[in-house]
Amino acid sequence: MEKMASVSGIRTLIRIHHSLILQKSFRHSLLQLASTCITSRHCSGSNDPSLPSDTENKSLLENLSVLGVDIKMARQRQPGVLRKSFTNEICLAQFLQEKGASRKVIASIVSRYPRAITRSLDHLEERWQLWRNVFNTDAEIVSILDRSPESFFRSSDNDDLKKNIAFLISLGLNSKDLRRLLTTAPRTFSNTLELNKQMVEFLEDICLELGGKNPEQFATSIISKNVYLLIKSTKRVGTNINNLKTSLTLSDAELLALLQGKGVDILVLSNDCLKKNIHSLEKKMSVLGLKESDVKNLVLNYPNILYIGADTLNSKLDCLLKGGITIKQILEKPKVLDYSIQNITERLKELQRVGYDFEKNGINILDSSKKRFVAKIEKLSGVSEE
DNA sequence: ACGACCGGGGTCTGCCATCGCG
DNA sequence: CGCGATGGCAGACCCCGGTCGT
Repeated sequence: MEKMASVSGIRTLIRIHHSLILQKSFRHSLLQLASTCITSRHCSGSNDPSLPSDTENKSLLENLSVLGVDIKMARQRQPGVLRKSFTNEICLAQFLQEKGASRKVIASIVSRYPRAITRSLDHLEERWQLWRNVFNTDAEIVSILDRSPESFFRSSDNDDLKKNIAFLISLGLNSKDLRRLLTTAPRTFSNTLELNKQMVEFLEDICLELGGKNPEQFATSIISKNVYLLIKSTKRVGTNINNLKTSLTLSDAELLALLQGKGVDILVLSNDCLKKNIHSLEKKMSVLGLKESDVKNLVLNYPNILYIGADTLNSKLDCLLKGGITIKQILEKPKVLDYSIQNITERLKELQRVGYDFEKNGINILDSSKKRFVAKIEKLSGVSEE
């Protein structure tokens, strides 16, 4: 608190004493900042305004280099920022440092999203506070900025962010949902309110078209089930829904049930990818001698199968079939396809070692946690060895 | 005590294209 | 024209354990 007060005090001071002398003392304290890990109290505005606008700002470059910023990367990403006369890099660095970001993290953030240094302290503080309404600690926010600086800095519109959060809450998303949304898909919060609204309305319309009775609840529920929805385009989601419907000849009711259940996950796949996966699944099933209705039932029971890339799915199926499991068993318990090829391979080997009879015991053993699986194997090998 | 059933949890950015504005 | 803001895209699963019926 006191720190913040003193910072803005110094900003005022700087505005009053905007002189050449300050340039020098600022440079000095910036170097000090680097060596003593930020004790400086200066907010910038200290770069030479008389520079021609088509060349890079030398004093800015020096500041950035002292902060450990990868200038080459910054230049490649947002060259215009390096030509600006007035920037806020010291202010930003200090701000982030106070929030617990390390020097390395700060440098990485600015390197990857240079425009961050154009935000004012007031703006930063307000935006941070808005994010803090969703998170419990500064550390969580720092870790997201480190992961995805763009999500925090790309938009300069705090009012829109405020309205956006209010909008998400108004949908009935609880604080846990919001946290998951912001943690996993931080870009949701730098979307414009308008864009998020569009997606929500789009989902509600889909629900109504399919004969659903509660569009609001539908939208909220599938958004909370798949936090990536809001960072995808309505075009992508819509095309996927249409492709599912036509290629599997689903009725409205079937499609609605699919979307409300496990089917949400596949909506965010790229259009080509989903198309490819559907096609490849159909082909593989036909090679294995199955009917179209089998494919449809398989997808309805286990939509995630379409999330698995064509090559992976084919080798996974082959791996199971080679391991002595029938396609009929797989159709009955498709969840075994959830597990990695490596996992499946290892388990098949273990099961073969203890002489596990899939025909007698089924294949559910493959769909269990590692702990349970190991316990089971131990029991089985204990029995067979004694 | 056991296993089938079922739902939930982690995870996801960095780049490019376009538009409007000064 | 150059820049800031913003939309959109590619990539392409895996694993765990509570609970309930037997």
